[in-house]
Amino acid sequence: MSEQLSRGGANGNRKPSATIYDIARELELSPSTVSRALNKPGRIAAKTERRIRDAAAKLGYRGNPMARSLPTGRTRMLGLVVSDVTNPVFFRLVRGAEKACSELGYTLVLAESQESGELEYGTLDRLLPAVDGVVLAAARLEDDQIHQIAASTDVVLINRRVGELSAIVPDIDDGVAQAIDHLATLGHTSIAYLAGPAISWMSRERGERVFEHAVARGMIFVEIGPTSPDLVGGQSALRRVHASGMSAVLAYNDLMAIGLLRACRAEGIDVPGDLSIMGFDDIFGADLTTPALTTVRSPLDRAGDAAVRSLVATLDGIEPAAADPLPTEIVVRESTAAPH
Amino acid sequence: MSEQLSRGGANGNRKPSATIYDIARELELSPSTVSRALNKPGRIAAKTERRIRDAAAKLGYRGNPMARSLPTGRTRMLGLVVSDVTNPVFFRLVRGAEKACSELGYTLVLAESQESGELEYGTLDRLLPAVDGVVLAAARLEDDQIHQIAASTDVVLINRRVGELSAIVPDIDDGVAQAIDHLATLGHTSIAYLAGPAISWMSRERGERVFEHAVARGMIFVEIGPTSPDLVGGQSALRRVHASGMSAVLAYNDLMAIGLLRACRAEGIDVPGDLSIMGFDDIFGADLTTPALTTVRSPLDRAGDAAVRSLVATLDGIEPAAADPLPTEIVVRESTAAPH
DNA sequence: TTGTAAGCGTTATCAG
DNA sequence: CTGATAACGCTTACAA
Repeated sequence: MSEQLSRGGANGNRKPSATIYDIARELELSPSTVSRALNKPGRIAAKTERRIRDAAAKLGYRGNPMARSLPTGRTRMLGLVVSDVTNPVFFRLVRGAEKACSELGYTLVLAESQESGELEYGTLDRLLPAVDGVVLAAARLEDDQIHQIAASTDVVLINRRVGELSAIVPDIDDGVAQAIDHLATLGHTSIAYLAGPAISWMSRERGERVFEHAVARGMIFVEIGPTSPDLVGGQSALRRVHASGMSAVLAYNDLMAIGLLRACRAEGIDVPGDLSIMGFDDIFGADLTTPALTTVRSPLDRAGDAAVRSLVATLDGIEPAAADPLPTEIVVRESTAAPH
Repeated sequence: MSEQLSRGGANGNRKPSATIYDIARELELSPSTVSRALNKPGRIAAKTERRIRDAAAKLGYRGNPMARSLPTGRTRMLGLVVSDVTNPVFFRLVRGAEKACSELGYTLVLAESQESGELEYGTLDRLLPAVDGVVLAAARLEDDQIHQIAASTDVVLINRRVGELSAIVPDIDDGVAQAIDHLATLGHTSIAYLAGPAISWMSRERGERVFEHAVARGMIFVEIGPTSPDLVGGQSALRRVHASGMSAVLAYNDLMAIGLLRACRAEGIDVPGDLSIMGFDDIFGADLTTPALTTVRSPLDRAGDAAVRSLVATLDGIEPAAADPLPTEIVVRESTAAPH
């Protein structure tokens, strides 16, 4: 009997979990039969399969994902890369992706891409070799970096288009049309778009759509920014928004819109009396502000779900089904009103 | 030359990344030398090490985490299990854990434990064998289930104590003392605690602390609930809160407090005039409400960080350093005032 | 239907 | 300081 020496030197004395060898020995079968019985149901004598399954259950067999992934090259793990885990925009996205993964038998690994330089060493470097593919919701990565990632693993983008890479992009045109319509109907004739970071594809795209719809309506349009896509970005933009003389502003996202809202409050500017403010996304908290934020809702949860399903389909060698449109729509609350 | 057949049948024709064998061949060395050079720096001739590192860089060697984990039994992945990924309470927690993992060279896998039954098959079952340990912030799991998990992997709890398992629990006593003090100073003589789910250790703990401090102050105390720890839980509790006749209420968490706030607004109850409301945690959005929420801030980011560091220490066979106290404190905003 | 054996990329042990 | 060689747990031709 060889000494049972616990390798790894790590923690207490946990009994190593059962392997297919343990099952095989118990039943006097060969490991390969056990392996087959467990993951190719039906390709084996029904009775043998029963015995194997029973023994597996009895021994508490779990299966070692790492060992499995070595011969197959698949880990059944997917990465989700976001630029900032604390940004509420991503919550619904994460939820959608998580759920889809779970349903499809995959494990989701969440990573943050913060600064672009981090692509060299760090989280992403550790993540990439460990997953079968990644969903990228990282607005701050450069196109180059994305191509670089796509060179080593399968990729699905969210809220962004880069070359021919597959991407899930909600159809914002609808939502923007509704937004402009809403403002025009209220009587606004001028509008400002408060842009996010210059590198953000979605910020540019939203700006573009707003611009198109605004001029189609004969409205005055100006763009302000770029700014950081968060509360302080919105807050700091107030002076310029004010200086522009526009009666309504659409911010790149809700965080910025809320920041702007706060700044207005601090400065004694009445919203929506003096200024109508709208955001994008409808994040958690958008209905908690005073006034509650009117916004263009983005189906982030469905986007997360769709991205994962598309990725898994690709992994399985299936042409991903043409994604549904993922429409956006406005949610009218209290931060917009007729100008005076 | 054997046919280069792409295994896995998955995706396009990505070139398989370099292995230590490729490097060894290139340099006419043995794979073991390469392995040593790469992860035991110094234990090898400086010149050889140089050559190996250069070749590795040249070939774009990445290293295969799965292959590594097979002999070592360590995956350098940690799990973070939360009960609901969309609950804003967890954002700062996730951020703290993510950052610590990143710094320590680990990869964080996020999982949701939603219903307790899911422990049998599903996410957790897939997660556990793949990680070196887990951080559990899953208030809804039963003690039994946690013990079950702890039997197969290293565990650190957050905001909860179960047996002797290591746990990171902020010192709420301080925060609660401040909260009661604040209310007493304002002139409140009666207080309700709005409890979360009965299974939540933290909900009971907070209730207990509030109770103790309230009676110590000679205040009337009642407990209402249990309720679901979210907006609707708070909302639905209003009638009972109102019926209790208390002039102030402390909700188990901010989500519930905000729900209550909303319900008050809908019913025309003035906050803080008719009722003072406080929450716990200081989640994103707590300062966006009207009135802005007074709350007991919980250092969730530091808790996440501490949990990961403690876990990794245990994994490395080091006795985790006695954790700092992680004090809580109140953040006074607008939802509390003198009763009339 | 089942067994044999080779291999997946690393690390670790033991010689040289 | 470096090189064989044997694991690690599993999958998968190929044989029986």
